[in-house]
Amino acid sequence: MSQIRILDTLTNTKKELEFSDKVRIYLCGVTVYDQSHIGHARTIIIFDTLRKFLEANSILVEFIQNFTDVDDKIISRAKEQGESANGLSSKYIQTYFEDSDRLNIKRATNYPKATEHIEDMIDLIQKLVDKESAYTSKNGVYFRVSRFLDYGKLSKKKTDELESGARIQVDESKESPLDFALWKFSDEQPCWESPWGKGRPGWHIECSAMSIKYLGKNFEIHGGGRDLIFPHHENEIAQSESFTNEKFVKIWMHAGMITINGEKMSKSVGNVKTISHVLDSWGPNVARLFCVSGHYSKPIDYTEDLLKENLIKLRQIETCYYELRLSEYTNDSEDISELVRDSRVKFDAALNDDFNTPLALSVFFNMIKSINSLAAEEKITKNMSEKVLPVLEYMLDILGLKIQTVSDEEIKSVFTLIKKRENLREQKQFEEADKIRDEIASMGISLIDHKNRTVWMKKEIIKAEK
RNA sequence: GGUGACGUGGCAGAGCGGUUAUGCGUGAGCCUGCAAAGCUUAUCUAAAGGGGUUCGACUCCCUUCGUCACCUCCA
Repeated sequence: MSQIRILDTLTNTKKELEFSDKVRIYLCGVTVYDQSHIGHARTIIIFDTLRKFLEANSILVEFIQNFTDVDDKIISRAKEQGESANGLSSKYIQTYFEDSDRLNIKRATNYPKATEHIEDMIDLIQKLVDKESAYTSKNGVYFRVSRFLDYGKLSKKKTDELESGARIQVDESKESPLDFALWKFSDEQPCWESPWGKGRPGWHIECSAMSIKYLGKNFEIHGGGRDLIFPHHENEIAQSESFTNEKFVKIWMHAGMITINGEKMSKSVGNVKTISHVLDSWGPNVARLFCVSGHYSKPIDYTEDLLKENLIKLRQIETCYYELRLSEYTNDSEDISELVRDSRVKFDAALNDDFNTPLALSVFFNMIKSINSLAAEEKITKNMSEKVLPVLEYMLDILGLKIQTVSDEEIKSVFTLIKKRENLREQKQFEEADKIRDEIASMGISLIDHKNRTVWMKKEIIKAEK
């Protein structure tokens, strides 16, 4: 496999993905105080697709995604609902997995939770205190930003500008408004004992602690949404590099936001489309196609029209797949080896070059078009399908698309029914024939009448389609 | 105000210093008993405005305008 290059936010250049035995990826997960939305889904889908691409090319991947299950939002939401913080976060972790499974996301190697790594965080904070990179105030333990000279290198911010433009209400107990909490004192549950007093961890420290624990001091890819660049990832760098005295990660990869009417989708704006909502109306395949239809680093606008467009594409894929699967002819009229080889090469090349999914998709759909065009002329042979299917399945697998499958039993009964219908059609008993077509349709199967032969396919049922 | 990204045909969206991106949409047609799906073909001959560099720029440089994100929690 040739070189993979990815745009690194830190250096703002495309960097070659270098690794020894495996590629280690840490993805900042969600704060579990509510249902996840399609914006979360896009980020996860991007990294899941990247992972599938690497694995399909025999590269080992260790994929870690955390859950932030201790946080002020969780606590206040739990209070509102008269529930424990733990109860609330467990509930949303569960719905997260339900969404993720429906989206055909491969489970991460590990999903560490903040609450299960308090000790690791305390150790890390202690080291930072020892090194004078952190200090205790009356409210908690804070990171001393002035001790980390590279602060701002990821988000391209200068500390003096940050300070002057600070919108944060000033906490007089902090040495500098830029200093951020590593540990917040609190007696309220959930809280933990620490050398400095009872409390709970700040948001940023968990990702440093858990990524270092699971992936080491210097791993290949750290990902997340663009909105995490500052302050979250900036702070992670400050903590981790102060702790290890080493460069933290090799590549920072950030996913663009999903917007609605050009405006960022977020809980605070209140224009959220939840994953389950999108899945209920459009299904996982359309959702995934939609999420990779633009370059990962750019925003995508969520519109019905775009979803619909991707539904049409899904139908083309389904047709292509079933035409290949049900091929019967044996005498090849054309050689498609070149097409198949070329498609595979270009598909990979697009993904190798900064994970250009829209370009890869155009290659993918070109191949589909060519096959469907042969299918329309009834030129698909068994031999062709043997050549195309592995490549098609390779691409489907990477894109995380799952075409509806049928059992052998279903295949048998469909064949019998189709035969019956063909006889009736020959005898021009169309009403009877249509009844059989309806019967087949009730099994979720559509027929495609070619000149000489009827092909069929099982289509995904999409609610939004009328 | 600061920082970053970006502005491509009706819409979505890539690449590239000189050759059709691609898809959707739209028009026409093919196939069909009908339908659905699919296919064929046509259509749009696009680059925010203004300068430059160049034999040649959508692609490089400058500039004006505009959009978005981040600068507080956020994927």
